[in-house]
Amino acid sequence: MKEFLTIKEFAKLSGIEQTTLRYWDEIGLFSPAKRNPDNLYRYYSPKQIIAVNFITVLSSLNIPLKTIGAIESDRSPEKIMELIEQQERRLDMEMQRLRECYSVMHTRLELIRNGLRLEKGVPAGETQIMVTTLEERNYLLGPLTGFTEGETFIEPFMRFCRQAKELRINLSYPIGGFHSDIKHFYQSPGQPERFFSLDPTGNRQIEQGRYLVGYCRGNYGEMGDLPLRMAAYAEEHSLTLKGPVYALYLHDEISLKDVSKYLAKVSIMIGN
Amino acid sequence: MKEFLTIKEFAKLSGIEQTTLRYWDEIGLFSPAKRNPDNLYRYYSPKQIIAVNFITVLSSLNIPLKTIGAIESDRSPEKIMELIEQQERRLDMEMQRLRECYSVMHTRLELIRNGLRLEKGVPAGETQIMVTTLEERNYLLGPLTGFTEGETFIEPFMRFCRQAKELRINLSYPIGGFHSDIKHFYQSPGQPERFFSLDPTGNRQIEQGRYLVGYCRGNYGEMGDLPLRMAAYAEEHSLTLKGPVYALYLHDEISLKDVSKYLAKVSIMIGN
DNA sequence: TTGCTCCTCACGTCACGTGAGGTGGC
DNA sequence: TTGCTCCTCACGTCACGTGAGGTGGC
Repeated sequence: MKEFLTIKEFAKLSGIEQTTLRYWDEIGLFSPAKRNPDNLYRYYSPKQIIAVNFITVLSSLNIPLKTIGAIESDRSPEKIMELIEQQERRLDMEMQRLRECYSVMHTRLELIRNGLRLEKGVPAGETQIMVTTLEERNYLLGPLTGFTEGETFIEPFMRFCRQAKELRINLSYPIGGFHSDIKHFYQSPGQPERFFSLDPTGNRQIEQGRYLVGYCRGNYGEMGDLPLRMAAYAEEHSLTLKGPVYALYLHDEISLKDVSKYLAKVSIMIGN
Repeated sequence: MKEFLTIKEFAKLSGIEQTTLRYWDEIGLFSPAKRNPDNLYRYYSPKQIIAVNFITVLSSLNIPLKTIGAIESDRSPEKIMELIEQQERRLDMEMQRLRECYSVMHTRLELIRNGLRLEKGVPAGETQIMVTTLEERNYLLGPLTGFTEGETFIEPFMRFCRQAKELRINLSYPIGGFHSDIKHFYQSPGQPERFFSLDPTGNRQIEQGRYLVGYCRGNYGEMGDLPLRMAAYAEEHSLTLKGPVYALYLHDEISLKDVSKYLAKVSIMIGN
């Protein structure tokens, strides 16, 4: 075993890239045991593998090199413990964030897939109506939209977005329109009383059960004759409808550029 | 509601920082609806909140802006589905990595705390011996170290580090020395037959049970008179020792700068 | 002499944040 | 006139990776 190794040799033994070793040297985190003053060649001692280990272990825990460098010269079990515990708390938050990403992805994927399954049944401008069973599903209900005469959906939606931050509503989940009963939906289908977020950690539930479900294409709030046709369908099949109306967009600006092709799904529970 | 908003107004309504809006404009991801050709002021339309939503939702899933920009002009449910599914796989890997970080942190913290509890009992150069119960614990066993005459621990350790990558051993876990029986430990306490990693997903186990445990301070492989004193203790208390010997460092280069103060813990099971 | 190793800049990455210095609108 | 808003550079962040261009050792 040689007393000194070139950067190439030390890189191979330690598994650290030459560029990384040079960078660590540059920022003063870890320098070679010796340097040739003439050509500035770096020479490392095999023992330095221990110092490298200190850096790589902490760095693998996502601790910034600056912090590692700061604690290096006077480490102690107590300080390292505190550092790791602090890092653990950061990690907890990061994990929480990733789990929420995951949840958003699943919710979005489910709606998009649902929409693709119906795709051919709902050409642009057309509607489709059916009776189906919906599973239980959580959501978060927002405040009253306060739609006023002549407002397009944009203004109430922006109000909702601003309030969402204070209410801790994650806007990455699909946002739907909520009508407290079917009369309100029939009267102003494009102007829900509230918005809701399809957040699976929400405190409210869409009950499991049989629902009258209508699909239609169009921009937000453009339901066309869907309410009329749903009413007709219900009458024809002698369906009693109860509870709130949920209007969700399976395909929205996330999956489509053309606003006129957004795919809405309106659900109302069927009474006994 | 105005037809056009200044950047300040739009930033407030959308919740996106002005600097971010300028950056998105600069990289061609999202530009204002209109610009004043004289002073280059940016003017946004309230409707653009929908385009912003497309970006923030995907960006919140850690999808790079470049990718978002590339898919923007011809989104489709199928493409977005594929993008999200791909992102989901990346997320899975990231979560796996974070879970491993977590596991490394816990293992490290446990050893450091164990060491701190004994601190005062083991001054530099001294040893301490006791009988205690150890919990079951998993580990990964490495290949034979192949210590040769006159080698310090450094060379075999470096061989182990290099092999670790191929063997998929995570070197961030604490690494210990393994002797297949007590005779080997008595003969060459500083030269274990193998190294092991205290990886909780490892396929081997330190059995739960009563152990003779010795602590001492010093650099890797410097056990001093610990083997002799452990042998004497065992004889004095009529203890039968069996199975492999595990030498772990509770305080090592991670928590101490001074190599002569590393704190070793040697454990051997007590037979019936 | 030739090929290999080593060196030092300098620039790129990613999504902005932070001034500096200057202009336009009420 | 004054304060506010908007603009465009330019530089910093973090931990390197990637050349370019030049030198030293066998």
